[in-house]
Amino acid sequence: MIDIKKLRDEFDATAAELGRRGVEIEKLQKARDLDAKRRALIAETETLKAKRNAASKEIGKIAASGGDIAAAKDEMRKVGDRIAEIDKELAQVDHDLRETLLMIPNIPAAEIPTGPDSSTNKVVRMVGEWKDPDFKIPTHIEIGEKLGIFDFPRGVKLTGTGFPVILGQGAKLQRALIQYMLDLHCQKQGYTEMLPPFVVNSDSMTGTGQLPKFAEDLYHCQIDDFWLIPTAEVPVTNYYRDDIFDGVNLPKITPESPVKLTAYTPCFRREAGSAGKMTRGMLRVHQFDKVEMVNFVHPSVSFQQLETLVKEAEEVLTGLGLAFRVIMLSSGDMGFSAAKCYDLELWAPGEQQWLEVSSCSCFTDYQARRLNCRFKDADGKTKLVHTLNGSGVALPRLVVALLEQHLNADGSVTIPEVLRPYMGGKERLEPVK
RNA sequence: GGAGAGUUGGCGGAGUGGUUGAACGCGGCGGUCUUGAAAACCGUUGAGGAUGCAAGUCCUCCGGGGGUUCGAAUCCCUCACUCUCCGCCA
Repeated sequence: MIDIKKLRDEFDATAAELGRRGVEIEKLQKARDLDAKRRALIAETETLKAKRNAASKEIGKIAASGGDIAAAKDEMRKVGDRIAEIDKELAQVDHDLRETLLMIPNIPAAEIPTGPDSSTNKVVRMVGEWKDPDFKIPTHIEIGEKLGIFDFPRGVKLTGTGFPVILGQGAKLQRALIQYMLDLHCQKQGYTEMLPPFVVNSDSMTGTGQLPKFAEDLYHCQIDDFWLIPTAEVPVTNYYRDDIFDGVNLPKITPESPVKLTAYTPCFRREAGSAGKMTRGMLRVHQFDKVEMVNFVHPSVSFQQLETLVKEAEEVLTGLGLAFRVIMLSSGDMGFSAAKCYDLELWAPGEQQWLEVSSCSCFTDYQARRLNCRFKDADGKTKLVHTLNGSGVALPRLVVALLEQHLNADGSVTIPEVLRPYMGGKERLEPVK
């Protein structure tokens, strides 16, 4: 949620900034009007409550001394009825205001390009050089078939389309990648590892904004009202929902010391409405593995920390010797909660396309407001933290690009050196047929 | 799954329907003492909101929601969660 005070005090400037994301001004005016109405109702009901509190005390005293309290009770009953009326109206206004605010996206950072969709994204840098070899590179599906590491038909038998089975040295590669990434984040980048639940309740899904808007993209366990997580962001970020980083019971947050968590989890996505899009092989699946990084930071350093976060994700890819590019998303392509977002895209020479394997976002206080996640600042005041998250990174597309970029002429795939310790020293994935 | 007990401030733990935002203890913060520290002593110590330039004033919050009442942490209903015992199970 954005800060209602922005609409109250700096309406025109805020409307202009949100206009870059296509937010209609009517919606903002509605929020502003509801806020004004809300405050008027609060003033009215609180005045009456103060009156009632004082009168009730008086009645208590009179009753104790045996006086007559019937008339005073009658009058206060009327006041009570009036309070109930106003409170009912207030609850409705509160609800409407919240609904309206939830439909307003985060204010975009000044430096991001304005545009309607991905066509206006900006390539920030290219990392690693890709040279086509002197043999033709097939798609990951063919490479995987020769290596014997994917079984799509049996995944369909077990569950349905979009639930591939990964086998043998492919499964081991997957596990090695997870270990490599977690070790990199924890040993070199200052992260704490977490192994959270893969299933969460509705409060958690609401906290990070998957609910109520995107329910149809999620898998739901109806009996328990639990949800399968679409990303580790959900349990890891909600871990500190309704909490205050006070430096006593929870870590202290200063400009120099963020709280950084990383987690491996499977991710479950129904991908409703995406039928037919990029569904070949491993490119878009309903269950996949991912390592996620989440930062809780001091507001003064959040955008700076985003740059660090992107570098941390990049380090995963450079360590594997892969060529990729870094994209800054335009105002129209960013996620709802983000103020600024970078994507990392690996080049897949077999598919002849760029594959998004990481999305690193700065949410400023937008997500924290909804999560009610705060910290005690140096001045002793309790303030909202800023949150960031980034994939570090998503597995299936990483495997695709790795297979295609590291393919040799004989059909084998070279295992990057950093992974070999996790694979018993093995140097290549070898064809089995 | 069956039976019972419970849910109060960072933690432990009181609480009679009416100066209880909540005794007391611990912890935290500030101070006195000390060369320094500990101990001891003194003080202080929740969150959200409305209003105001500010100081302040006021409102709400004792698991969530609803009810009774002039007045609810305290009474009633309901939901959720936790614990203990039994059963089942990796």
